[in-house]
Amino acid sequence: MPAAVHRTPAIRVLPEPEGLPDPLPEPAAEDLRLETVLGALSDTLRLRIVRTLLLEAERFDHPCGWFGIDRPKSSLTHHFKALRAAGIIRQRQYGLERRSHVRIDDLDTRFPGLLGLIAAWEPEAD
Amino acid sequence: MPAAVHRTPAIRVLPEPEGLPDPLPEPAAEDLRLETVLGALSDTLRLRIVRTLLLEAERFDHPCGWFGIDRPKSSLTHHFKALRAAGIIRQRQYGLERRSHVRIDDLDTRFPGLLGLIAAWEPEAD
DNA sequence: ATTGCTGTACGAGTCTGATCGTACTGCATG
DNA sequence: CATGCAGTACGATCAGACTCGTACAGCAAT
Repeated sequence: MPAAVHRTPAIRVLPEPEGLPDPLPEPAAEDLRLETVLGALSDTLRLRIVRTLLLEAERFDHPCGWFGIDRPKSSLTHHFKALRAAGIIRQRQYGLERRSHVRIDDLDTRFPGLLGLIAAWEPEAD
Repeated sequence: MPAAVHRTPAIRVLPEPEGLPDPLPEPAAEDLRLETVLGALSDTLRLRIVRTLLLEAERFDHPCGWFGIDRPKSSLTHHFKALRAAGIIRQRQYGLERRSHVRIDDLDTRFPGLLGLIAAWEPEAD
């Protein structure tokens, strides 16, 4: 079998519509650090969030409550903030809710292959 | 510019010569967990070790002292153990010294694209 | 304005991991 | 066998992160 070619799977970058609320503060694409990104992804909960965003986000952003995660709200805030600080997700405020999506283009440019790893990840069987 | 194709760079897997000492205890290839591997790589010192092994290991294994790392020995033991426990490196005892190399084939099979990220990583400028 | 909802801020408790000194093991060589 | 060297084991210390309760801010709709 020839060596596999690694491409990010069928994830396409939607052009960002105009007139969106400004994103919350986030690191610039050129400031993303591999060690920081990997650290943020070394948690199964966060890995699950990002993978879900990648695989089921055929539309656009999703609010925090959209993921069926059985944790207190303050814990979710903590993890979404960690993902945003690492530069993995972008968050925007839409009235009440704060919606998130993966910074696909930035990550694919700086760390080609990374998103494919996340998309292919399978959570521990329980 | 077309989307880049992500392949592990010019790293070839040398067939393991016969008659080597047994590897130290390590997780089996099918037990490797992405979150554990990413966690082990979220440290710049360990990232540097793995990258150095990948890029300059045209020969075979390297002893711990071969990396020019200015840290006490007990710290190095700690990090090499973490890398081995995560399944990233394999270690063998050769008389006095314990030599390490990256488990290239296992990692490339389970997590295609990961080694390319490490090889392309640039340590923080200092 | 009052109620309800999404999510934040802050702080405490807890846990894991990084760092490193010291003492030790195990092998090799004279 | 005595010395020297590579690396380990153990333990102490410290910093950072995860978890979560509680109180709060901000928007929306009645």
